Amino acid sequence: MELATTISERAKAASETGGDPTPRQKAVLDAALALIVDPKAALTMSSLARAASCSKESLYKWFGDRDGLLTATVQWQASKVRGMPVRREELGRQTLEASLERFAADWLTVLSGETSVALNRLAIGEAAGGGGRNLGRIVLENGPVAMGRRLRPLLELGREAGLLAFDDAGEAFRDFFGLVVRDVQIRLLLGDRIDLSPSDIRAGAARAARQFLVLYGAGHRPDGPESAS
Amino acid sequence: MELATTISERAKAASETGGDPTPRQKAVLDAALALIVDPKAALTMSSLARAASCSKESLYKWFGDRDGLLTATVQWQASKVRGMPVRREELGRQTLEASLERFAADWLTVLSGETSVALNRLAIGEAAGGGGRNLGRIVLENGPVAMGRRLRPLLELGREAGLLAFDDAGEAFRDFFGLVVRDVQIRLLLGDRIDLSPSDIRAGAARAARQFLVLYGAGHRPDGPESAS
DNA sequence: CCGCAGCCGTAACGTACGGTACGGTACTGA
DNA sequence: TCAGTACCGTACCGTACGTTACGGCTGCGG
Repeated sequence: MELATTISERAKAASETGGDPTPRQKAVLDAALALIVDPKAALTMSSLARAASCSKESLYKWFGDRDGLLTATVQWQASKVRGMPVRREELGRQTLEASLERFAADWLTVLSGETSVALNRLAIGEAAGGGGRNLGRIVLENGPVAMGRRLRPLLELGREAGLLAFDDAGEAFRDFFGLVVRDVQIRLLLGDRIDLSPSDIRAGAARAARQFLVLYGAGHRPDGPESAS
Repeated sequence: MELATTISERAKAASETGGDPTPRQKAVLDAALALIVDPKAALTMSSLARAASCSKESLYKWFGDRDGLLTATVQWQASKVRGMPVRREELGRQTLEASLERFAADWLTVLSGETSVALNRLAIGEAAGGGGRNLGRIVLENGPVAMGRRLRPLLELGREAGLLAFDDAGEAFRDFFGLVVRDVQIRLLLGDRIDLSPSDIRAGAARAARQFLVLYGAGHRPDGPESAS
């Protein structure tokens, strides 16, 4: 009973933070991100308190426990990445391909950033310890799922305009995911050194968009539909 | 000086294990795999000694230190997965697609196995701590890189037979990677529950093979080459 | 039979880290 | 002036874990 009460209180504290982080708390979360990204620094409560010039007592008051801190950090980072919706310009095949390409380029840029790599590593490490962790779910929600939600309107517009042909938008998005990300993310997570210059990102995004249109473009080849028998 | 000597001795011990693991050591490594896979058990030297009914002293004698143990475990698992080369049957478009599909299905099966997920999580967690870790490199070498090496002959054969058209086999393989894996691996690593029944694997493999042939098939659409621009 | 090498089981040590407690300080409102 | 609040800095506690050390058991060559 007493234990349950404690957990409940901690959850309340954590959710309270999720509601609106104080500027001071934002600074602390930025310091936490810096520690997570730094390869030769580990994110411990003591190191964070030292780096952010705050007391551990405040950390526990604000975030409940270490898990609440990590959750708040991931959500804080996610809140900084959001935005950049697809503009609803009139859609031709050129603008559709350009939109897909820009989307893929933005995605690859975020994905290959050291912050994204570090947070994904952290969430994966947490997911290793079986219990009911939510870090992985949060990263998942703000990673692939959010990307899917943002791409879907563009796909739907393309289909309404007769430029794309697909039954399930989710399946189409997952194919786009594969064409864009390929083995880049897993290699980065495993520590492979990849340069990925801006020109590489542009080239990869253009290739992915072109391939996606080959697979899903409706008017691309007017000599007849696939008719896979 | 003394420190360097110690590290050297440990490296020697670890490499000695890499050379030929004793049957007893193989059993220990299997126990280590079981512990890694078990979500509610952590792989500590004590728990492994208890699970494998051996002394910690023996663990340190055989594997040097914890890192050597993890390395030996990953290599042991990798040695169990190898094999299954592509058969060099006469290649038609049907057999090529069937080979690609079988390859993709095998790959998805291994990839979604709990052992693969657990080992990838372990290596990613180790890669988080910056230093010169080699676990990530080993997993990378026995994962995507090994798959690429095994798929490359099939792609080359397809090209020689006039069935495939590509310049860089590596690029073609990475596209195949994306089409096969899509977001499955990252979702599994982040703890998302995915059923992935055998029929799902078959369907996904068939889809990936078909899409790959759409992108890279040479004789698939005889009404003219791509001639981009 | 003796010594010894290999191994098991367990105790012990040092350290790192999550979490808590306490004193000290600055600010606010009565 | 004084209580209250929020916070910093630090010392402290309990535990987990990597690593080492030691006692006891078995099998084998001399």
